[in-house]
Amino acid sequence: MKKISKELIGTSTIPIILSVLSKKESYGYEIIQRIKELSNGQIEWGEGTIYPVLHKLEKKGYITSSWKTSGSGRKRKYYNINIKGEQKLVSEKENWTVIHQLILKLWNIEPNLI
Amino acid sequence: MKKISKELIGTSTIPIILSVLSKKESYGYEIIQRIKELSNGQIEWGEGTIYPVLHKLEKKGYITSSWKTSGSGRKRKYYNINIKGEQKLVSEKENWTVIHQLILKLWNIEPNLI
DNA sequence: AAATATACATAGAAGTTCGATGTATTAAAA
DNA sequence: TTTTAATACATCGAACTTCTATGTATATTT
Repeated sequence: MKKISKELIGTSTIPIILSVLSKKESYGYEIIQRIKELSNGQIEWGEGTIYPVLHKLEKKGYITSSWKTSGSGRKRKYYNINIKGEQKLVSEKENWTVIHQLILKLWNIEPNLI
Repeated sequence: MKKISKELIGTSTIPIILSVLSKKESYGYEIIQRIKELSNGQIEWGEGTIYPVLHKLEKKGYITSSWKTSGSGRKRKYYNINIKGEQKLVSEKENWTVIHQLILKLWNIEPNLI
């Protein structure tokens, strides 16, 4: 029986970022916009929140980065998820599910257990 | 459009603890056991994790505590959720749902949006 | 020309979590 | 019976995370 450590218990940022990147490569600023859009404006990450996380994920070898210049001439640092990152995402999904199932039990199902 | 702050984004501990207490009063050690049991042994909080959180919740006025002695003579510090705590739980549930909906979108639904 | 949006980065402050350690009592096992 | 395990609380320091603020720079819009 695996123990879930703080690596995921505390944070939803890592599975969210890895999930975004597993669909398509992206860059920090765009990820912030996408999260805001997909949450109907309810989740607004600051830039100071996401950049350190991206750096950490790269340092740990889950994603890679490369500078690209857009047609308009603006420089962007694109991130790509790699195999290790995909594996990490799988385990993060499992962990999230464990926590969510627990929360569902506490909210609705099996009230008679308590 | 409310912005979700780190008060919940980071942690599942607070909604989980408040949810447990909203069913029945309990004490630190028992909460740890219950979480472990309800998650089929997958979530194991340490005592050093939960006691500071309980103290914080009490200090912020969401729960109250009282010492009781069990039949066996063992002393326990029971915690009860109050009205402010129940209100807090409601907003925590809303926040959790926002994040979970986002995650569901990233995993299954609406892949064509990306 | 000025203001806004895009796009990166980091530093410091504040908060959180974990593992270790400590105390004490009760129950179970050797 | 003595020792071990379980129960039950608490706190400390280390490590990590997140937020706000600040800084730089370019492109677009007003």
